Amino acid sequence: MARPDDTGAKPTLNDVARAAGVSLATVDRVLNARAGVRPATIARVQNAIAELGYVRDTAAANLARRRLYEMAFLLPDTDNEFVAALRDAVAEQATGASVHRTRPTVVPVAPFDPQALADAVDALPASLDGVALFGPETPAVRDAVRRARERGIAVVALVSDLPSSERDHFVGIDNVRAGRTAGRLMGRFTRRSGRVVVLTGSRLARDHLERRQGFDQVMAEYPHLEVGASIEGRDDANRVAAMLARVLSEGNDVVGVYSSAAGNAGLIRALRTMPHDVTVIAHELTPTTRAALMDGTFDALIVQDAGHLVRSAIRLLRASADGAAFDPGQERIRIDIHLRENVPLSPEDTP
Amino acid sequence: MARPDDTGAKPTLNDVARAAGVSLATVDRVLNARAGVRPATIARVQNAIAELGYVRDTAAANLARRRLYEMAFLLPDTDNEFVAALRDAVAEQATGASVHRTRPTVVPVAPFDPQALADAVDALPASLDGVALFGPETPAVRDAVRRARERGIAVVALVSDLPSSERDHFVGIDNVRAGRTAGRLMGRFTRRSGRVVVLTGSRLARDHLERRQGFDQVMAEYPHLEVGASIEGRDDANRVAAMLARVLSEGNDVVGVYSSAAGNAGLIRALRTMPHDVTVIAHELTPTTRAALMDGTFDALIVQDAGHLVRSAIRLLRASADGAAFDPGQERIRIDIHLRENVPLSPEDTP
DNA sequence: TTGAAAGCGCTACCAC
DNA sequence: GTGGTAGCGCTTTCAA
Repeated sequence: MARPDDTGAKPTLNDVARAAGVSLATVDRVLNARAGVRPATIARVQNAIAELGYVRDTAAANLARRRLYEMAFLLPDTDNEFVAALRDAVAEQATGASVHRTRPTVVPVAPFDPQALADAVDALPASLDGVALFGPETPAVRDAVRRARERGIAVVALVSDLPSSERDHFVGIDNVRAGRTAGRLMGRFTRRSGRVVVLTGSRLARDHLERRQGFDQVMAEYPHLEVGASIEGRDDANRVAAMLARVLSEGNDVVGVYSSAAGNAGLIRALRTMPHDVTVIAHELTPTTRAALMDGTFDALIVQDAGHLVRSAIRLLRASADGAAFDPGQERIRIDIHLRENVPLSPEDTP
Repeated sequence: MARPDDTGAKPTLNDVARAAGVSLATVDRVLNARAGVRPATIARVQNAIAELGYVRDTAAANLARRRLYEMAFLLPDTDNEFVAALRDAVAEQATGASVHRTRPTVVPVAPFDPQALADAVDALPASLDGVALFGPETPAVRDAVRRARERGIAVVALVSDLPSSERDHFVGIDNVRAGRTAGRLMGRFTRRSGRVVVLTGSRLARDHLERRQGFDQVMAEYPHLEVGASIEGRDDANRVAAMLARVLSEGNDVVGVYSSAAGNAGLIRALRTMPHDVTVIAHELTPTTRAALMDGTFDALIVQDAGHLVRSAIRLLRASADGAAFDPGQERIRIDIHLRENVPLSPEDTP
């Protein structure tokens, strides 16, 4: 739909005011949906806006308003390295807050505790522009999300979706596809037949379940590989090491390990005691997984870039707060595959 | 280094003027390095700027200046699908030019013709803020780049670096590592021993040479695979199909094909006549390669995201024009590996 | 060589 | 309900 005035100078609020035969102040009122304007006037102004193809200059508006976008990242309070990478990415974006007029802060929330998450959401000040949530969805969380949005706070789900909540966006990967990707690499990388061990964090976490599901879909195409029940490591390195040692000692036929969660330090420890021909696929790029990839302990990493996640969340929260559009192509989080050959050289997490 | 006034309101030009005991206009003069200010005054102002930790509000400056960033993308005038994806990405960014105050345009340049590229650079109007170049580096190009920068035009090299030119940035991937990545996938995906065929575009293109070099480094680790001389397809599907048909007919021992350039349509045609157990690794995500990946003709794609390349080039050109900082983590172009399982679902190039 | 003042496009306050 | 008007932080005439 070509506007009649694509010809050059884009229309300003002044143009709209003139066209509608009202004052600047009135145009501003209808533009910002403020009360106290007669319906007839509203219509006149909206007509003019449509006619002229007016689009508001956010930079000028933010300048006049001295606007500062305040947003909170509710992240589980664990020592999980991936979460640490998210925290670092938030901190990095907070630097130069004045430049972007955006101040993101991290709010730690008790991990694996939906009620704590819901409470944290309710405790958010209404002055906040947006919030990014990383946690499991329960009815309590869903209701808290609804209340937050009613208070005018934009909400995005981070890493793990809240599908039945009315969040504005989901920022993260499709975990079924991530699991499928891991499965494909496992199927093509392994040469011998035998057992494949799957490590998960918690059977309750939606993202872990989805990864397992996708992994199994693809593994079904490789009859030479037999996948056992998930080992629930709870992201705890010691627990992972102990449970895995037991499984590995049960026989010499383990040819692959799919580590779909955290706790990789324990996995690495257990593998040191093994003959080295086990194909290992893990998730996320952290100092631990990166070192394991580089020294050949791990064969591939399935990664969602923490910096990208955080930047995308911020852009989407800002767009939601402004009621503005966004670039879907830019906000699509990719499922990255990292081999030793293509892992980023100096990532944020190894300074 | 913590500034004394991290405490809240960031200093404005007015604060600087007051601190230096001069007028706003004078501060503006030294800030923008305009002539006609006494050295002593300059020093006073710069002191005040440093003291206060002043950082200019680009948004306000652009508003006052009614600034529009104009930038050109000099792209080879071919029907290469990857270049088409770049063109599309530029067009997409041009939409909403008024919102970003940035208008990128594509300037087609005769392909494989360094002199044409150099001439195109020289023909750029000095009013331009920046230019992104995709092409081979020769002395003529290098000199043209220098002249452009002397005329105040920021320059980034796109996809293929211009290492000995004084370009402001390189936006693209490390092609040696990209080749290594392809090599690793080839080595781990193939099961039988035999020959591996390498398809290249031109032996002159720096990026293709580097890919081949990286590929060979890794292939040396796989003694069961024997790599022959590159087939120079010149990105021409018919030529590729013909040359490849000849090679494939020479024996039944071809187990892999590494297509390091364009012309994949020809490769696909040639493969249709073959028994299907050839591992194929190609570059870039286009409608052709995507279809081949999805139907199993190709096994993996090594990709640099066109949207990311273009957005990054624009951000860097804008930063160079403003003399502003940028986020290195955001501008690092990743070497993406796409399998059928993790290829983006609805990319820009298949609408 | 320096300063005063009028804007850029928009918001917000205060009158009428 | 509606309109004037003084800014937001910066740039840019035009005078002095």
